[in-house]
Amino acid sequence: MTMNDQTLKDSLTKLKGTGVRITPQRHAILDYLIKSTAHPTADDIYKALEGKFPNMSVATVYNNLRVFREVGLVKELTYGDASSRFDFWHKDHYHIICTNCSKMVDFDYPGLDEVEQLAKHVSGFDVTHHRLEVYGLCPDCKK
Amino acid sequence: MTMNDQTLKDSLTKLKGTGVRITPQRHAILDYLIKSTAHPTADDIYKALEGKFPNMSVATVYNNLRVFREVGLVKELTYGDASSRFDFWHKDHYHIICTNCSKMVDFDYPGLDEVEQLAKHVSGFDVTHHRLEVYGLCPDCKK
DNA sequence: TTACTACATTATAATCGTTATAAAAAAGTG
DNA sequence: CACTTTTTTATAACGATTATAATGTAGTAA
Repeated sequence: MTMNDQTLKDSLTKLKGTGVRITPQRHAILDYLIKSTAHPTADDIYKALEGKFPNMSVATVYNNLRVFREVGLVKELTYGDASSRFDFWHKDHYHIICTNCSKMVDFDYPGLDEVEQLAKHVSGFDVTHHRLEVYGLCPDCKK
Repeated sequence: MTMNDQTLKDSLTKLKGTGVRITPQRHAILDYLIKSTAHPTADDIYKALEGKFPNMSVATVYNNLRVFREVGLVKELTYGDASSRFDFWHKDHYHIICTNCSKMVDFDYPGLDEVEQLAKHVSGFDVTHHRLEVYGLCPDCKK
């Protein structure tokens, strides 16, 4: 069993545990998200699966992405462009994004706890999480 | 002359310098953005100015926000919710955002240069800037 | 001041991502 | 297998943003 298979199995177990039914569509969307490294939009997912599910509705994709997000399996990314992108929540990491072609590369960075502490102190908020992205020109677009 | 007046004057000079004509609408939108601390949406701005410009089109607001963004006077903020928010670029700062009521508080934090360096090293990108937000529950919503 | 020209504004329609609705289908349980 | 509840589908609605074409105006130079 590959690592991705294991991740899928764990995810399905987690879903069942929260009372979410496992449909073939959900299975396929999750599988696609786990394997993807491309930060797909809802439409990307819809198109990728229309071979296997010719009758699937876009609404199904959106509904399930929302379910996955609520359960914490998937992260929704909103950048400047029109549509949201969805990442399977493999583990916390950051993105660097090309301002010309939108290519994304993942990178890790040890926690920005200090920033969260400062923000908490300044604002009086109960801090839960943060979001960070770095922007620039990718090697291809430099030319 | 107040600080805001000076900022407005400087902004108009900057616009003229790039060949952008100063119309009453542009003047008013800039003025509103400079004074605002509320991170308004395009519609907020439209509504706020309809008293002064009963015939102004939403398209004018959007067009000019794009112009201001391209010139570097205004920053566009895209969060999960439906519409973008626009900030006059007073100086770089970060936001902490309430996940319940969307209230925003500004805070400063000395540069995250180290993060940019790491991202550059990992990805080979030419880094230009980054974006960071902190999320949590504001004092009012804790109750 | 006037006249000119390029750029801006307006009004409107179109577009596109996303969500709501209601009927039909299927998952899970006993 | 039958039942109940959730899910899917198909479609329409929605809301933010952009495109279009006609009209108006800022800036400029005579």
